[in-house]
Amino acid sequence: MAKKLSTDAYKGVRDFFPADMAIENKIFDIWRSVSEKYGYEEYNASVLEPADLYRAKSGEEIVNEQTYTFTDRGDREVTLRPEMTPTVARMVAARKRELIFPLRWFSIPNLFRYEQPQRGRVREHWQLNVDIFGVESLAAEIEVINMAYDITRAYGLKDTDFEIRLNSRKLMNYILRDMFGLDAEISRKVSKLVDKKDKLPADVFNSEIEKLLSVKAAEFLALLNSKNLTDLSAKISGKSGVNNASEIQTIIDGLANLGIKNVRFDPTLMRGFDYYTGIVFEVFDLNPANRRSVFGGGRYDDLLALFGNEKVPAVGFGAGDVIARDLMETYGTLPPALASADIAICVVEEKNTLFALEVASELRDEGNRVSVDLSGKKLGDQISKANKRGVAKVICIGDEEVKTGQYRVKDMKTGAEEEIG
RNA sequence: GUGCCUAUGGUGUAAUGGUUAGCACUAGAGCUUGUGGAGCUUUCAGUUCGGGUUCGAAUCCCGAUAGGCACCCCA
Repeated sequence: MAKKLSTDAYKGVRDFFPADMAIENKIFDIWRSVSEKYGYEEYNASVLEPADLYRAKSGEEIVNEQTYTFTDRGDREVTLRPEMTPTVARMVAARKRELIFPLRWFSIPNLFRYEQPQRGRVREHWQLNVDIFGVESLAAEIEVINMAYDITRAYGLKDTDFEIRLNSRKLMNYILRDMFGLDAEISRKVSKLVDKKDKLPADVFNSEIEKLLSVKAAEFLALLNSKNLTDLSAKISGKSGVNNASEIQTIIDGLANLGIKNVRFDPTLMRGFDYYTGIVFEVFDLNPANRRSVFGGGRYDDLLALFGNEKVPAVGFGAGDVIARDLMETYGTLPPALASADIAICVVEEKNTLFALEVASELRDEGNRVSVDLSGKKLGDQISKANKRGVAKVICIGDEEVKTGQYRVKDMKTGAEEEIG
C-alpha cells in the first residue's frame, strides 16, 4: 500500500474553496473597479523572474533568505516574484520609448516570500499594485492616496476607523544626513530604530537613540516628538529641509480639499525599502484587533535608472488580500454567500433528463444561471438540496412536462408556482 | 532562521495514565410512490506523524510536521 498523501496545502499557502474564492473575488472586484475608475490599465507578467532583478535592488541576503530562488535546467537563477515593483519597472523601462506618459497601470499579482507564516502573513499572497509613471508633481501622490482611501472605504471602513500616515524620505534623509551629519551606516540604524519606536518602551528607545547620536540625541528626540508638522518645521534648520516638510503639507491640504481628513504626518513612518525617494505613506486600521498596515507606498523616482534608462518619476502602492479579508471580517462587511444558480431543475425520472437539459439551455439563453440535478435521487431530496444551496427557483421535469412542454416555476421563498410554456 | 504555546472524525468539542475514545453538527443510506426545509432509523469517519517510558498512553518524554504568538524581516 502506498502511503496516503496529505490533504494539507503546502506550508504557508492557502486553498481557496468556493466560499473563500467568493471573498477573494469580492476583494479583486473592489481593486479592479476603483483602479479602472481612475483610468488605470491592467497589466501582468509571469511569477518567474531572473534572480538578478531582485539582487540589484535588495541585495544578496534578501534574495537568498526571503525568496523562493532556484536554478533551472539551463543554469539560470530564477526567483518567484516577491513583489511587483521591479517587474513593472522592468516592463516600463523595456518599452519606454513607445509608451505614452503619464502611465497609469495596475495589476493583481500573486507574490511569494519564503518566511515564517503567522496571522496575516503567508508565503503566497495576492496584492493590488498601482503605479503612476511620469508625474513629477505631488498631484501623483494625491491621486494614488485618494485611490487607497476609496478602496479602504469600499472594504467597509468609515473615516474614523482608519488613518492615512505620511512621511517623506527626503525629509528624513535631510534631517539625518544634513542636520545631524550622520554617515550612511548610522543613519540606517537610526531609521530602523525609529521605525520600531511604537513597539519599544520609551526609555529603551531613548537610550538606544542616545547610543547612536550621543550629544545630539536630545535634539533629535525633540524633533521626532514634534506635535505636528508646523511644530517640526520650526525646529528644522535650512531651506531645503523646510521645503521637504512643506511637501507633506501640500499632500495633506490636497487630500483635505477632496474631503479626506483622516491624514496625519508621522515622522516614525519609515517603510522598509530603500528605493523610495520622496513621500511615503501607509493606511492604518485603528481597530486594536488589526493594527497592521493596510496599504503602503510612496515615490520611487530612481528605480528605472537600474535598466540604463534615464530616470522616470514614479509613485505607487500595494494592498494585500490577507489584510483586506481580515478587515472585512473585523468590520462585518464580508459579502453574503450567494447561491451558485438562480434556477435548479429537478428531474423526476432519469428518462426526463434530456428534456430537462433542453429547458435549462433555453433558460440560460435568457440569462439565467441554471443547474440541472443529475443525481438520480428522489424528487424530494433534489428539492431539499436545491434549497440548501440557496437556489431561489425550482422547476420539476417529469413525464407530464415532457408531454405538454409546459412546466411550473416554483419560488422557494413564497412557495408560489408560475406556469410557463 | 530563533524562542514560546498548541494539535482528538470533515467541523466544533469530551475523556483522574486504566471499559470498545463520548457528544453535537455535517456527509452518505433508508422510511412517507410528483413538491422540499422536519422527524425517525442507520452508516462512514478521529487521537497529526515517528520514536520512547509503562503491565497499560489521547494523556508523560524526545524528535518531526503544521498552526498561532514574539523575534527577524516587511515587498
